Amino acid sequence: MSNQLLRKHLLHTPEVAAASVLGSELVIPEEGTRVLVTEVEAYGGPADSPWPDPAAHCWPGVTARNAAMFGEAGHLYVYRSYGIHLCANVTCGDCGVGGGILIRSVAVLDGEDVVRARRGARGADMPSHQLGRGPGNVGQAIGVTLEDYALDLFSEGSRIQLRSSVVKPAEAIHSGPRVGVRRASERPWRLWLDHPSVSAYRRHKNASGEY
DNA sequence: GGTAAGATCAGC
DNA sequence: CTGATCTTACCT
Repeated sequence: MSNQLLRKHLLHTPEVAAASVLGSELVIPEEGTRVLVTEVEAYGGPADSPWPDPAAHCWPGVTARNAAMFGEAGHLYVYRSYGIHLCANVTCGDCGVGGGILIRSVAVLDGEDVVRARRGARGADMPSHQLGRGPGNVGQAIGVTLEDYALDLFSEGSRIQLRSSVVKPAEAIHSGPRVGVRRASERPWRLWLDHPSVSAYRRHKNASGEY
């Protein structure tokens, strides 16, 4: 798959977009780091959007926090989770249409020493496949900050870039309910590859399948 | 202007 | 299972 096709897929449904981001690579040229996206979750937009999704940050409509998700597809939406972690999404959908793909897990391909150093003392004796396991850990692994908010992942000048990767057999894609979401908890919008870096499924304690 | 819940992780 | 820690949305 080419970068051009990847960008095109980001304008289709959140599921198609998520399937395309899965298996692509995040690259930080200035560091020489490169990671493979092994787990993602698709998130849609508000009630009046083409893909209504009560579990999405877009659901309430445009706010200062989620503005990037309503902008051009292929940009980085960064948000603080539980007051502690920074998580990264690839925006999808046409301008004005909310949507994003949450990067839940990555496998480090290049620059593992840089990633380990960033993960601090814990990173030193951590198995490689755990360096980017779970959305909060992905944020730490790639060293994302709020300064990176809304950056264009397809611009050669961006600190962080998204690139399509090698062949990805369709049968290697698994899917199931999203982790830790209460609303629309039955929707199978979590996609992952068969790889040890993928996080464990945890159901929300008050999960409800409504909507 | 106050508050409850949340797309989480690590340590008991 | 729980604490850490903070932003957002939705009340009053």
